[in-house]
Amino acid sequence: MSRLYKDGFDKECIKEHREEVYGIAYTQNILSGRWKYIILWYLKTKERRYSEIKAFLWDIPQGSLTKQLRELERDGLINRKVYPEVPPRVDYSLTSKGKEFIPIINLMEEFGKKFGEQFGEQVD
Amino acid sequence: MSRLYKDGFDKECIKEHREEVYGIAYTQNILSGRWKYIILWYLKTKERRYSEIKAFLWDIPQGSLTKQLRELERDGLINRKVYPEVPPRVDYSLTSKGKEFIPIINLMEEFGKKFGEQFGEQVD
DNA sequence: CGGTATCCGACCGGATACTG
DNA sequence: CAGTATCCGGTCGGATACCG
Repeated sequence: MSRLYKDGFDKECIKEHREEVYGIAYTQNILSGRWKYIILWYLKTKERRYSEIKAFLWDIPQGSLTKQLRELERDGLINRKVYPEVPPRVDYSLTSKGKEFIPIINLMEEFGKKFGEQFGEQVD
Repeated sequence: MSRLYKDGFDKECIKEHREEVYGIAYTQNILSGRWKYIILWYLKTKERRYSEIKAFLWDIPQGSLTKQLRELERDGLINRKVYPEVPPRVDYSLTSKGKEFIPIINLMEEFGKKFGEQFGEQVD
C-alpha cells in the first residue's frame, strides 16, 4: 500500500505523541509525489481540464500526470468529472478536503518565495 | 544534486506563475524525505540530542537518521551543535529559517488529525 | 555516543507505444 | 482528448558492519 506510515509509528515509541506524529505522517504521505503540490496549487483557484494541467506542467509525461491525479483522487483531495463527449473531456477540481489544504499550499509558497533563492549558508 | 526542481520549471511553460510554482517546488523539495517533517515537529518545541531523536523515532536506522539530519542542515533548517566531549554529544535545533516552517508543520498536523482516520470515500 | 561506509531492494518518476 | 500498458533507470530508504 504505502498508503500510510502507520507501520512505523504504531509502536510504543511514540505513545503520547502518537496522534500528532501520525497526523503529520499522514499528511506528508498523501502529498508525496513529484507534482502533487503544484497540481493542487494550480487547482486552487478553479477547476481545470486534464489538458490544461498537462499544458501547465508542460513536458510532464502523461503517465506520470495521470498517476499523480489518480492518487490525489484516491486520497480524496480532488474530484474527477468526466463528460461523456467526443472528444472526451475531464475536469479536475478540489474536494472540500482538498480545499482545506489550501492554507498549507499558501504557506509553502510563501516560504519558498522567501528562501528559495538563498543558496549561501544561513544558519541562524 | 536533486536539490531543486528548477530544471523542470525554468522553461517558458510556467512563465507568469514561475515564482509561485518555483516557491512551492523549492519548499517541497527541501522537505522531501521520509522523516523530515517528523524531525522538525520534534525539534519544534526545543533542542534535542541525537540520541533523543533516535529514540523518538525508535527503529530508524542510524544511517537514515543521519542522512536526513545532514540534509536538513544543508538546507539551513536545523543547527548542529557538537560538544567536544567524551562521549560525544550533538544537539540539533531549528534555525530561524526552520522556525518559520513551524506554522506549516502545525497546519499539516491539524490536517492529518482531521482526515487521517477517514478511509472511506469522501469526495466532497 | 554519534557517527561513516557500503550494499541492496523497492519504489517511483519518466519514456514510449498503443487505445476508446 | 484523455487516457492505459509496459518497461527501464535512478534514487532513496533501510540494513549491516565498522570507526573516533
